Amino acid sequence: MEHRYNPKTIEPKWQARWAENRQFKVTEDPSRKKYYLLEMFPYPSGKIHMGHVRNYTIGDVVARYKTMKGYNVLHPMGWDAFGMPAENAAIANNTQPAAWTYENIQYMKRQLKQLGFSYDWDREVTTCTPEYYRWEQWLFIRMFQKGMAYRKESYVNWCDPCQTVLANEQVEAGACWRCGKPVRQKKLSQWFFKITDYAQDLLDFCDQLPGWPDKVTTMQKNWIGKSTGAEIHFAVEDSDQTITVFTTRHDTVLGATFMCLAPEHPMVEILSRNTSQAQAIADFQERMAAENRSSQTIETYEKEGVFTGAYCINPLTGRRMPVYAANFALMEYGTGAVMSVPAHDQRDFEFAQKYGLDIIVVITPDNMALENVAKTEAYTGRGVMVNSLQFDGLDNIAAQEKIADYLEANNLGKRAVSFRLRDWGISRQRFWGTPVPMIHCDSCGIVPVAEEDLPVILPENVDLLEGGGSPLSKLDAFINTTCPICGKPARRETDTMDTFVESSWYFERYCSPQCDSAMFDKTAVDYWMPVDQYIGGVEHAVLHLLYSRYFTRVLNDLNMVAYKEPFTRLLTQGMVCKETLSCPEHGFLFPEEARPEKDGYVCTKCGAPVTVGRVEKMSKSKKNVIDPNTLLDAYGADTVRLFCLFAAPPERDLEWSEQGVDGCFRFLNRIWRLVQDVEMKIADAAPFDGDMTDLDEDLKKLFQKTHQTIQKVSSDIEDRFHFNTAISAVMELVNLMYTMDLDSGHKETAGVIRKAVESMILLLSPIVPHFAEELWETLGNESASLANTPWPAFREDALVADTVTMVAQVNGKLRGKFTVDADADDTVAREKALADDNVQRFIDGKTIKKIVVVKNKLVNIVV
RNA sequence: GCGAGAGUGGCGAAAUUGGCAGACGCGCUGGACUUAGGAUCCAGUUCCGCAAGGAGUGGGAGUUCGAGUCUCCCCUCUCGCACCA
Repeated sequence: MEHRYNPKTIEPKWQARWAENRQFKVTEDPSRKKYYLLEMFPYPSGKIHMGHVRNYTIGDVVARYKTMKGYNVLHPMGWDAFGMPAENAAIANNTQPAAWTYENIQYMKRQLKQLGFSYDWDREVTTCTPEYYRWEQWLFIRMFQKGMAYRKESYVNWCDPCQTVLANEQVEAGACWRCGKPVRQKKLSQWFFKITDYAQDLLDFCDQLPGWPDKVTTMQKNWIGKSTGAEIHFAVEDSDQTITVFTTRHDTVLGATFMCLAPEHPMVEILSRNTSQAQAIADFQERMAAENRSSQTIETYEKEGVFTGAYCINPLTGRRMPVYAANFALMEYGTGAVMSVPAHDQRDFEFAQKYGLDIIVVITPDNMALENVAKTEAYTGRGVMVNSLQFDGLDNIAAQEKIADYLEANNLGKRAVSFRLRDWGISRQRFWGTPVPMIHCDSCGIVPVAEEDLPVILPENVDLLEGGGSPLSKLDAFINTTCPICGKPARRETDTMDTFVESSWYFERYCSPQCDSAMFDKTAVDYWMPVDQYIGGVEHAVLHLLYSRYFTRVLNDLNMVAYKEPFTRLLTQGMVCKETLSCPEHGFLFPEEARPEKDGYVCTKCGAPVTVGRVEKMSKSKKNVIDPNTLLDAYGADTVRLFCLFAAPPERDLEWSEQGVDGCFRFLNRIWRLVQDVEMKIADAAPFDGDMTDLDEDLKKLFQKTHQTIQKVSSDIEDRFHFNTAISAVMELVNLMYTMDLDSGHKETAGVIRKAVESMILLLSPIVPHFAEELWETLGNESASLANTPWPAFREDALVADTVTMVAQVNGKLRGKFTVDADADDTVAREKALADDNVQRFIDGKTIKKIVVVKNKLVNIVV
């Protein structure tokens, strides 16, 4: 045994041995119980950051634990390798996205290996390889054939200087993140996946995911956003046109006095054509199109609209209702048309006041005179129907049903639901993505690439466009092809797919990553899927996790998989944070730019006092990033892993603390010295597992503590993923051994100590695997690896102490403590409590009303 | 505005079913060992108080023999969605 704990020699040694023994390779084995543990795979951005380290450490502990518990554990890793940063980096560095990506993968893979994660690297999946994306193209064609993938015109975020579409995430405060110029809405023909077909199913199953945090299912429910109401048809005056609205408040339809259409609603142009309003409407539409509506906040955004020149008729009252184009009507929700009831909707109220439109009250709350309703703001609560013809006097909720019946009976509308969820627009005018496998033929239309011609290979070594637009549309060699149906010259689709498509099925690919005859091997998927435990950041709560649930339903409908939900349990880990330092003159500072002085820090550049800011997520711009490389260099992987788990429970944010890391390193050193001290003594002993009555008091205490620790650590990992308390339990065991006399002459001393030390090592082995392997070897245990050494079991009889300390309370306040035999009779406990001097002082001279005894816990005397 | 989560020492946190609040770690204080200590070991460390004792889990009420934990009201912070008709 080396004198000092030196991770620099230990860690490479064990990493090499694991690789040599193919320690973490797994195969399907129907005779064994499987466990699929998955962590969200990284984008190969350059190097691993602390968020990855935390995520993958949590996963690795569970994977190693489950393996020791006897499960056949699938624990894979791969690369979400398509995406815009590769293009940007390639342009900036005059290289190719592929070269940049593969270099990053190589580097990051080395980092992951340095951290000792137990991945089966034979199952590595890289999404930018043709072997991967060909199956995505194959599925796209299937979906196209089934009507699940389609093309339509829609509005997208468009940046003129960059000549490209931007994802919502790439629009910052209404401006392009690359050039800073404003983004506008542009109508483009785009590919969509029909996720809305599954809106109801995705919503229903939110309540059938007990292994998911409520937070995530709630966010998904809100995102899907189901509203129940009615569709109502409004005839346009002097025309055969009708306008259909969706409303959740059809009880208020008799109070509708005007109509608002989204500026881009197709009826707006039709209605205003050849009227005196035509020019005003055209100007308004143009202004709205140029405006970035998503960046507006409610406080600053004033409602405005323009009269179209047309009227429609309220189907229940026959009232003429002016039709407006209005900025607060959204084309993407409902039907893009709003029946405006100013008395009972605040937006409509404000709009009516601004433009002098009629306000008719149709619901009055109890105890309020009609003339006082909707004076200064809309009344949106419950009440009794008024001004509503045959519905007068009804409760408004009851009226909702009556009115819906009436609409349906007279063909004026029907009950309807509306979802907020919209179809998934997957087209990207970007180069570094999976090509959409479609062909545009002048004679046959838009047709899929023939299956035998897949994959449609993304060309290599292209000249990327400085502006960022897709070079594919300029590449004749890529574009020009022949129609698979008629054989005439045709053009390839140049859009690529959103990178979220790749991440929607990678977990199935891991089951049979080399399969070249299908997306995946059915037997392998049947064995491994669904994922038993998924771990990743909460930032994917809606996007990736919703898309993956959707994709699984698609595969299920295509009879490719037997399940509907891909992830049985989900853990969303918190962020890794650190305090920021800032100087009034120079802004955020790196730690080395702040010099400690008597009253805190000063800026090394200007000498001004430095403000220690809030603890925030690590980010380059805030200069509070810790590079895992420097930590690995200073402490080694095991200390970093230990700290990530010890500092906070996994779902909470982790505050980085240099001193905390030091503490973890000290703890490992403390164990190292302990093992060093007892090594010779216990070298020849077998772990004690005999009769406890033979042991003297100290040894018995150690033996019991050992088994209690095994129980505590097991349940903390198994039931709760509370690694922080698991670690503290082992610390307590170590502390006990430090404060005990380990040299007692008892014949079982060596055996009991060996049991304690071995348990300690085994319990820590998923957390600090290199460290544990080294100590295990030191103790002379023969084993290829601790990873397939069974997890220690605890002995029930060793958990319970012979005596317990009970508490004596008077009126619920602690007044004394006493010791009784475990499970002592209530009367014994009561007598002991009453005998306590201090208890006597407090009950002296008072009448005892009641005595409550809780076995093995306390006696409460009420006076 | 709607939805979700959180609030406990100087700090990170613990308390699994209503039962000794603050385990474990960091920091700090004192001691030992040392040429030395930013190593190691031992002891102490919620606050007020010399003490007996008292107070104490964001604030206020309630249920209970007993509340960090359950109920109601309020405050603060974080995250998500946000003109959703």
